[in-house]
Amino acid sequence: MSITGFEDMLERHDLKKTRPRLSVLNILSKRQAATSQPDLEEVLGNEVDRVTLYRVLKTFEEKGIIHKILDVNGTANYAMCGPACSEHSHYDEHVHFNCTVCFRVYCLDHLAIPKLSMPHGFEAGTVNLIVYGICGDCSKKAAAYKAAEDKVSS
Amino acid sequence: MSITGFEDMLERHDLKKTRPRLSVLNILSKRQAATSQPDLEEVLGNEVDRVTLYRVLKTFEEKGIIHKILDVNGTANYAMCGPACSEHSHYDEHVHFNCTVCFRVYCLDHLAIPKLSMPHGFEAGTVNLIVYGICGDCSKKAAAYKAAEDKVSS
DNA sequence: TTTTAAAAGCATCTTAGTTGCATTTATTTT
DNA sequence: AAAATAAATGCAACTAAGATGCTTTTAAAA
Ligand SMILES: [Mn+2]
Ligand SMILES: [Mn+2]
Ligand SMILES: [Zn+2]
Ligand SMILES: [Zn+2]
Repeated sequence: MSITGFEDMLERHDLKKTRPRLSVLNILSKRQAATSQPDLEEVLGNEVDRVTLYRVLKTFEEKGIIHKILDVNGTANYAMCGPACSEHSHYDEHVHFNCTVCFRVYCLDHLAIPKLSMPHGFEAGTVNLIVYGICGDCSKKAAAYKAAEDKVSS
Repeated sequence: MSITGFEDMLERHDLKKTRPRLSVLNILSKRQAATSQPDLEEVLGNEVDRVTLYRVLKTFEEKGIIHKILDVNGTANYAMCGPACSEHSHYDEHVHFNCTVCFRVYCLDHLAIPKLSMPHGFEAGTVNLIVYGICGDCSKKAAAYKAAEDKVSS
């Protein structure tokens, strides 16, 4: 998305067009995987204050611009929301995948969370479904490594 | 479970029978909901050192005696495992419920996690499915409160 | 251009979780 | 029963995510 695209997006949500916000949108929108808060902090360096980053992320989440995924360590990861999200409701009920090798968090946008029937008296709100395992990249690498190893030892 | 029961359990897992371990087993086994690390810390007071508690929990998890559930805040909660768990594999693939009012974490032991088909190349390991919402207790209380309110205003 | 509410920045704090090392203790061996 | 030992506890110090309060800056409106 273009800079003006992001500026429009901020305007639509009644948010001021500031450098920290535009930086965060730029980073998150060009990533296919979700990004952890510490990662964002590192990428931004001293360009943006730590606290400002937390506040930007919180605001974006509330406005339905990004959604938060807690990884296996309980750390917050963020990814852009789809077009269906708004201030009033998130529609991010897709499965997430957390690679235990590279720790990347993927949004499996096209894998919807199955319907579940709650026990009597329990009212379900949002559902968080995260699969831990080995991602495409990492299993490919592992396979390549194994092939090379086999060749050497033959 | 009786004290001797816990002692046998520790022995079966080649763990020494120590006070911190027995205390933790006592607390967790008599709770129906999972217990957070900070809760355990508070209940134990200065009876057990903070670090020891962390280590006991880690050991028990590795041995398949308890399992960990990350709540909405990313905090670790612990509950006893079923009889199928062992050092070599956990069978805790049931749904968890995290109440957004009282923050309790319930094991929905009888609600299995649905099978999911991963995208090509992704290898699924364990699956974490947590439903956020209002638990039976809290929705009952809310209903009672509303009924009382209606009576007054009539 | 002035005004102002919102946002950024900065210092400080809180708390979950970890690490290293010295001391204690449950269990084994003699 | 006493000694030996590996395992576990306790303590101090540290790390890192996240929050809070307050001041200064700035985007946008008047
Ligand atoms: Mn997602
Ligand atoms: Mn459970
Ligand atoms: Zn990976
Ligand atoms: Zn509740």
